[in-house]
Amino acid sequence: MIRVRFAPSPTGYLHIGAARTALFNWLYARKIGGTFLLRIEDTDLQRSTDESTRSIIEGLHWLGLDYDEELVFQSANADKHRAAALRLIEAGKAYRDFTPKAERADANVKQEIAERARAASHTGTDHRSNPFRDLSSQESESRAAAGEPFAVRLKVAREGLSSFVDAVYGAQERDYAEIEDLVLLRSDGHPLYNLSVVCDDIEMRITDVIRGQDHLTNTHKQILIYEALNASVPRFAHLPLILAPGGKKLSKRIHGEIVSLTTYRDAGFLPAAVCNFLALLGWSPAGVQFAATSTPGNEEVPVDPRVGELMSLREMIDNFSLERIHRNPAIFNFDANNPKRWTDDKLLWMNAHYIRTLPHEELLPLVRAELEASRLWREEYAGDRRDWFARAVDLIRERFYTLKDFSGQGRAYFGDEFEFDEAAVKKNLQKEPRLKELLPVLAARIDQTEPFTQETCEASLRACAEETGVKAGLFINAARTALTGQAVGPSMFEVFDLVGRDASARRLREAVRLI
RNA sequence: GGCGCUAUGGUGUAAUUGGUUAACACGCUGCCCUCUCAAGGCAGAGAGUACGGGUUCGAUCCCCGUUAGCGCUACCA
Repeated sequence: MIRVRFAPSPTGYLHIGAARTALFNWLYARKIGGTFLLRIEDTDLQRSTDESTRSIIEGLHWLGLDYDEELVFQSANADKHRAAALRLIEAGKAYRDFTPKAERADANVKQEIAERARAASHTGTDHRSNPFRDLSSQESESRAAAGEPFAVRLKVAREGLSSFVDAVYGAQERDYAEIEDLVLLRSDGHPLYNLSVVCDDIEMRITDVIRGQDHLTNTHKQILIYEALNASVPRFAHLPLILAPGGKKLSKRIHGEIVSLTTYRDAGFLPAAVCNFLALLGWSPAGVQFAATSTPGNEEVPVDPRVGELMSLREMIDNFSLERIHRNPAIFNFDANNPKRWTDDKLLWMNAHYIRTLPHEELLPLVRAELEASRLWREEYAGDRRDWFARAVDLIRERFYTLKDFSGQGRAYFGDEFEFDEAAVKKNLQKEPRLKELLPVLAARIDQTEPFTQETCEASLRACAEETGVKAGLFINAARTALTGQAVGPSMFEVFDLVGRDASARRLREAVRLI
């Protein structure tokens, strides 16, 4: 039985990279009928927040990634982790380190580490030079009993090689000389990350660890802990990281909201689109396109009924495999200075595609939620005007990118309170002063149109244009702005039909004041 | 500093595991459609696969080096 887990630390919001890790774990579990677990790694009590935990759970729920079994909080297992460390001391596989704790300035830890390493290589000190490593157990115990504070470190063998086969990155090796006697337990008794993950993964009977590539080199340390604990080592699969444009690190601190999953939810993205996009960052389904011909002159033959990039969660599950995850980091492309490109182009396109192609039963509830949030929803859209509502959504969704557009650009379809786009007013209304007189004429015409359909509206408008000696286009464009506030939109006669006779005529008359 | 990972158009990815005019999607340009804007259709531009060496009849693919980016290197996770 395959068991995988997603184990985020609850600091800040859910990062899109983390969301992708969750997705891959979930896809893998669902693909092979395994179990997908969620564990909150709140070992660092200073930085962990309940709010963050909530946003992680909400985020996964929003994406549709349901987890099996009980949610696990790592902090709840701290006692077990401590006990494991103590057991290792007794077994002689770990030792007490009485060296006083060195304070580190949080700001530039990385530099400090590098400098420390540089100094160590100059003086020739190696990773096994800790004076407490070979302290007799009697002395170690008596000092501990006397109340002297100590950290617990794993006793890494002096010679040897750690190795494992990563499902994505292949064979990995690391000389023990590169690995220090890592701290398992802090002197204040708190278990550290490497110990905690291993203990929890053992306890949760995790068989496959799928996580970000940033954990690749530390995996060797964790394997050492598994071995010391006499536990079987799980399979590992590391995922390439997601980087910012220019190949730089994509960080919460520098890039802000753009990396937060909630940003996309709040901006009107569909979970299906986000999942689809994320899945394609670092993975691609087999047979995504036509195979090259084997011999020149042969006809192009599709290998497979073409599997496109557009996939539902179901299709992603069916096509998923660890083998097709690749190793190079993906760049999440966006331009912070360009509002039209505030996030990745392809994600934007994909979201628009989903909006315009999703079946009604899936899209309509989402539009309803958006309208409710903007106070544009009316109960009759679910009752008497059900068909009208579906028709309206169908008509306008064609050119929308996010759900927000239904309450933004699409506002005029659901109520009389809407904004006029300045450029549209200028271009379609003010440019032709005669419209001041012409619009009421058209309005009168619309009032008398019976029955009120696309066809009759078109006939009325064209007749009106002919009689007044202007081009139909002038009326059409003016009407678009008068009725919707926009310069762009669906075919105008359908808009008349949808907005209805009374509102159409009224808006045409009211638009006169804008000229 | 040490160790590790990665490198295919602007971006995401293909390339039957050494034989293709290096393919697809997004984006970009133009045309068609047209009442506008999209969508859709059609046609293009854009990489000779980071660079330099090998191995081979033949390298995107195998090996070595260089460069760049990233990761790890903590009593952070």
